[in-house]
Amino acid sequence: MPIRKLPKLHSDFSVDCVIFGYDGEELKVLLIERNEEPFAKWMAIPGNLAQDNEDIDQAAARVLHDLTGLENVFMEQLQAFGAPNRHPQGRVITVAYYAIIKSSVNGLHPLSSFATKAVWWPANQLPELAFDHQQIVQAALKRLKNRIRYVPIGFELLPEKFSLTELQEIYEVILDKPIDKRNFRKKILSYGFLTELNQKQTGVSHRAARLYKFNQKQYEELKQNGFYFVP
Amino acid sequence: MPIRKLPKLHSDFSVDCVIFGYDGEELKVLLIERNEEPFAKWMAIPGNLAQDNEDIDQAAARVLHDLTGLENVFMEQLQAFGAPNRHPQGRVITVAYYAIIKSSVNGLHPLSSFATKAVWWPANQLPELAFDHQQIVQAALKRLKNRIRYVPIGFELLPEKFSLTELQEIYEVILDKPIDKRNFRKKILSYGFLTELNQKQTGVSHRAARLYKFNQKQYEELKQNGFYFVP
DNA sequence: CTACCTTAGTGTAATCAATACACTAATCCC
DNA sequence: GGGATTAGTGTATTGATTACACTAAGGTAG
Repeated sequence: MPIRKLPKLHSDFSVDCVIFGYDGEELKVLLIERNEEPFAKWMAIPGNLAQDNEDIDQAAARVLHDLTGLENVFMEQLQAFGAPNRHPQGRVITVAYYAIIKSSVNGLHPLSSFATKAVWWPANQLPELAFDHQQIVQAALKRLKNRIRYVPIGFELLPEKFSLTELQEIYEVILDKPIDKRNFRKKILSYGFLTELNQKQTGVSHRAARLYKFNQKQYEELKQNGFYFVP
Repeated sequence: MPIRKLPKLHSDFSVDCVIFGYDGEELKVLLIERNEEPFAKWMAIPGNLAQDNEDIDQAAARVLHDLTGLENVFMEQLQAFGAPNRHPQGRVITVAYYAIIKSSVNGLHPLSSFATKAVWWPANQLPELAFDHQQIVQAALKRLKNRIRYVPIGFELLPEKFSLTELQEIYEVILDKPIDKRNFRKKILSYGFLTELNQKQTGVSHRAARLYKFNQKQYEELKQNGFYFVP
């Protein structure tokens, strides 16, 4: 809200993105190594200055796309971070986002201009990070743990077709507690947005699990009511 | 996250604040009338450009203080709004906050430099607002409705001493649904952060209600566990 | 081809939380 | 003293959450 006469106004601000992935074992966060000052050689979450004509959400999507090549990814604004000393070169606020992407492993196309490489890192043993990124990642983790209880984002971490056990493992990893198998299945199936496929796992040396997929349309119809997952 | 060499960086951005109050009848929002272009004569939520050395949360607290004289108020960051055309003079992002203040009526010390007057307005029949402030207020309302179910912010709208009926009415107004009196009392008292006072309402022409106050310390001890209010 | 290993898949009873519901008690006013 | 108004209280029903253990299927190794 300007108090000046009518000059052109302008904000430089950055958009940073906490990208979550899952490798079947652990929750991961995608970090880059900076190759520029300040914080050259430090690990950081990917980000960039927003361009002038760009919506703030678009800027975040672009950061993600530049790094991963992905589009149409689950992404949500976390919050703005604006401690006056968070950037050594002066006042730069950042708007943090978090994203959840499938199959954390394949196809990392680094890189934005100031990163040398991108690495998946276990979310609960992060290295020191540049700027206030430690704080941002912690906030994103907290948000993720909360959101997963209301919003079906477990699926976003899995391939299109998945077994209920795989899905349950994600909830267990993110919520960091064991979940009863029968109760989990009962509840998640009762919502009616999982479509049972006539397919089974392949290549496993034991009984193969039935595969399911997430049905976005059914979910949209149901979500009016508001409901919980995993209690 | 800068891609330039090492110049001084700088962000202009505004902080806007949705201030909620309650007059015993309706939920209100504090609006100002702008006296400067752009949007001169329009109603808007109070806000200002952040100063360079100021924490973002402090900037929001300052906006509130300048307008109301209040300090130590419940306040929370809502989110950043950054559509490229949200400000006619160019790119200005804003970080929106919402605040909840007691006794909506007394002691409005307007004003910041660009406002002529400040007015309480019913939250569910707002006038047209400047910039994207309509959208910001709607987001704040949504957040408030959600937060009040987890966090004891009903008290913030009431004087220090209040009756359970007064408290219940706030929940009814904000959640926009009737609540059963017995169930409400049972639940809210079961949390144990309300202290029963040896005082009653005065000046009412019927049975006087017992007064309670919110006990911050007891709440702090309890809130580890996480719990709900009004379901 | 049999035994074994591993994971998939399934139901019920017990507990806890949420809801629905109606009368008596206190105070003021006339 | 009677009427009006709001405060204050308990119980039974329902629905949701939890705890819990065995059989089924498929693959592998002998």
